[in-house]
Amino acid sequence: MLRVTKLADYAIVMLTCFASHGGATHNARDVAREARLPLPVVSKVLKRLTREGLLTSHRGIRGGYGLARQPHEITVADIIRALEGPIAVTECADKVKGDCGLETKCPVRANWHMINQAIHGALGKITLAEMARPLQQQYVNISEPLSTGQSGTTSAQVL
Amino acid sequence: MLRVTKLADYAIVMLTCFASHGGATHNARDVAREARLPLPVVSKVLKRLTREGLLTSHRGIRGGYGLARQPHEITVADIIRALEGPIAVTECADKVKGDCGLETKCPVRANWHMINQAIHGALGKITLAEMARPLQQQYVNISEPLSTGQSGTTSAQVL
DNA sequence: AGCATTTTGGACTGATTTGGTACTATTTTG
DNA sequence: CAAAATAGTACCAAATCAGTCCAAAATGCT
Repeated sequence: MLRVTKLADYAIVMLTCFASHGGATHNARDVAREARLPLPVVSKVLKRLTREGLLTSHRGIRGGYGLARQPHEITVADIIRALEGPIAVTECADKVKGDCGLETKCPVRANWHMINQAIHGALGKITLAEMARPLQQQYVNISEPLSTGQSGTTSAQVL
Repeated sequence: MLRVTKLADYAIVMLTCFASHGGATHNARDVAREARLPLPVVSKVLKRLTREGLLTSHRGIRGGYGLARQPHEITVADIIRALEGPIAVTECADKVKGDCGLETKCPVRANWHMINQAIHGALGKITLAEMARPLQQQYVNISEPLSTGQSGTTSAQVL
């Protein structure tokens, strides 16, 4: 669990196709074929990504979709947020005003908020450009925050 | 989105109660009163936590629940996993054998797996002991891994 | 032995979310 | 004007989630 929805998953696969093709425009049918996903689903996701500003669209007989920004300017967090709304691990993590009955004295809430920020930060650091080229693995540095070295890069703990 | 279920949220609140009371045993009714949650829900969560090995239980008239391990030996990842199963951001992130039709040539899969590990690592680093004492905020250091300072502690980006 | 209390396990239900499809409009090109 | 493509929305089936309830087993106490 702690799942991302399938639609967000599809979105990342689809956007990866765009990124690996140098930002050319594709129509929904081509994307569906390349991503091997049913056309209605692809169409739905593309529409939503466009409305959220990650893609640009052109209608008409030669229309299609294209990336609105450079691949390295689109993060995984952007994509998830576009399809699922704000990233909030718990219900009270994104609310300013807590109304869970435990509001002020709930010691867990502040911690949740921080965990949420941590995850959000991790997802916001991975760009589409990095997702497009496989097995590029030096962009996340979450593990061992206070124990071992902090040499800045290339310390991602994979597997 | 990217939500944790309410049950897991409750579980953390409830376990925090145990931790802040020095590991004494409480029965379901007392936990419900302290956590201000309905008794059936509390009971359900306690049962599951026991079955997953995070709590020990004693039946009978003086029975109740107690932490199976020390608070600093129980992580948030443990708790989430107990209530929701393995932490997997996407469906293919925890499978060894992918059957999504894109298996081998899917470049996104490996990256998802790494993202998953990153989140898992973050949640596995926060213990119940740290959740119990509020606003202790130097245990996560996810943000700014390669940009600004990395002084080891107290660089968690809160808010 | 018997009783009150507590956990255990499962089933069950209503609500919400998700995945996916369909249909109708609107825009653009030729 | 016709064809092709996107835009928007509505819709439905399936899955998941939240919460409740009940009967059974275990335990301690008198």
